[in-house]
Amino acid sequence: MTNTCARQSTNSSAKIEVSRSVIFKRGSQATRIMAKHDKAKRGIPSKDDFNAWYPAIVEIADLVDKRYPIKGMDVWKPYGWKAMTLIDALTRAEMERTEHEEYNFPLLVPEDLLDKENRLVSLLKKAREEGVDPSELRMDEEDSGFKKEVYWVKHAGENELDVPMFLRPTSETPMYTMFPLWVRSHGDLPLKTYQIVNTFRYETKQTRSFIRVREIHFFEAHTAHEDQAGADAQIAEDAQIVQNLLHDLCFPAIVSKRPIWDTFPGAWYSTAVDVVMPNGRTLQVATYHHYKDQWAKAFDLKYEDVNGQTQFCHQTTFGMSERMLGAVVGMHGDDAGLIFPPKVAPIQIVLMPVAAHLSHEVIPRIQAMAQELKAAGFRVKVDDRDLRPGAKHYDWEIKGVPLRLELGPRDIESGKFVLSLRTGGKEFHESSGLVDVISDALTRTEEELRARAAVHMSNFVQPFPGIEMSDAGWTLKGEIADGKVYELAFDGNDSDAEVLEKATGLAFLGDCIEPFAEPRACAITGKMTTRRQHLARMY
RNA sequence: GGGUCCGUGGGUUAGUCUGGCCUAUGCUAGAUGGUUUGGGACCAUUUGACCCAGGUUCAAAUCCUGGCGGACCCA
Repeated sequence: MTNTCARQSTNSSAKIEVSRSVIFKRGSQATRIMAKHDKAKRGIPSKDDFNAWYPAIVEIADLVDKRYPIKGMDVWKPYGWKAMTLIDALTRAEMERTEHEEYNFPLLVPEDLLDKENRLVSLLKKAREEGVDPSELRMDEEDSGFKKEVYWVKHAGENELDVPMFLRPTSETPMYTMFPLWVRSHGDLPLKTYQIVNTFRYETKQTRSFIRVREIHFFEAHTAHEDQAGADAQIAEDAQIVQNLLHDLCFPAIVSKRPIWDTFPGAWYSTAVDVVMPNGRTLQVATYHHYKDQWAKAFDLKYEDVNGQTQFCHQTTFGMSERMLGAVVGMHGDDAGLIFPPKVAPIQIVLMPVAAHLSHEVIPRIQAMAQELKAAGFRVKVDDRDLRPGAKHYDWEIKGVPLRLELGPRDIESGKFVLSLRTGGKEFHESSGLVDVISDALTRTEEELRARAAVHMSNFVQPFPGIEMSDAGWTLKGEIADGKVYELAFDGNDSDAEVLEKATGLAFLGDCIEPFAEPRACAITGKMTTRRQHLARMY
């Protein structure tokens, strides 16, 4: 054993194991609750203890193997990778629909290409410091960019490289080095590119599968347009793409324009999509940035317009990652394991022959049903392992397969089959209507997941209790509960925001794209505003 | 950056404080054979571990030093 994952994932869960067995011996009330499904859970902690449940479930469900001896670099197992590629397929379909083209850029970036980017960032920072009221600036602003968290390649074999190279943490630099070579006239625009590649960031904080990793499975779209209006339209298109994906993944999200201090370096503004995880922390699963012509100026990305004038392009980027899968896991899973939304379920229906030794018809019949479903386009697996049916049920529950179909001698006689839904319920259906029944059951699963996610979301987002100024300074009017997201009207400046963040220990997500219908009083200034904002603990 | 704690078969766990009775425990998973199959069956046989390198000692999983890896807390 190589001491990593096992340890990583178990240190916390080990404690739980211990406490559980203690409870067990005492025969307390907890025993009765836990004993019932004790074996079923195969050591899965309750989802109420999300920080233990999540790392356990991603391994037990066979999405990843965390034992690779580098922190933050998990091995994707086939089941997890399949789920990821299905999410990617949804993304690719959206890219096709919106006429983006897929590229594949090199992993290594020579250090000197970074100069342009650094100059841009420091320029923007300076401009901001000069153009903004100093009271609105934060004192603790750190150096932006990824400088501190890139992996370097400094040797080739025995020799030190003249120009060191780094592993892309994102691909602005390599891509925008090439874009000026490709864009010469307005006829070359808009340039709509994307790639799905691995990127690297040397995370020093605690890593978590899919949520914070060092090798990131990254989707990034980069576009260049003739003018700001073109880029504006692209941002709107990105927003719609995200909504389409969220619909397929069956959960809602909070979409916010990030505060200035949380804007991507070099961006005019950044919009982020945050999902509320079961512990109340928000997980940023997508961002899109409007660069205006700021990056174009840094990289000299110009074109000749219809009048023969040279113009700078306006650019946007749009990024997502395996965090989307992390959100699927966190959002839909329960105490019995994962629940995959049908659109990205690696297996949508498991077919289980029952008591096949009693009837020679069972296996051929179930194979025929599998063929029928496959032909109809479903992702299907026949589980003919020599296990008792119960064991199979529990197995596929943990893995989150939406539907389980059983067929035994009794069913063959009656012309029916048994269908178990992962979201709950066991049904009998006529074999004749197989494809329609399955299709309908998958749709019902999606609807159920969306309904659950909506409830989940409304439970987590609470009104902000308010804050008031007194001799003792700012004090909150109510308790800030752990694991909640607070919604408030806020129209203050940067230092006002800092007051709120310090008082609550939470962070601003930014301006929600759905403002309040009626103006409300800003939590700090009292000014009437429709600006809806959220305070949350972020991942 | 500062501090605390941890590392035993594939997973989990006992043993570490107080060195010897450890030829290292239980569960789970794996293999083979038998038996069984409508929500976790059973029986038999069996594979498999003290993170690495030094040191102390008659004797090290256990104590010490260093390394590597991991967890947590504070800035």
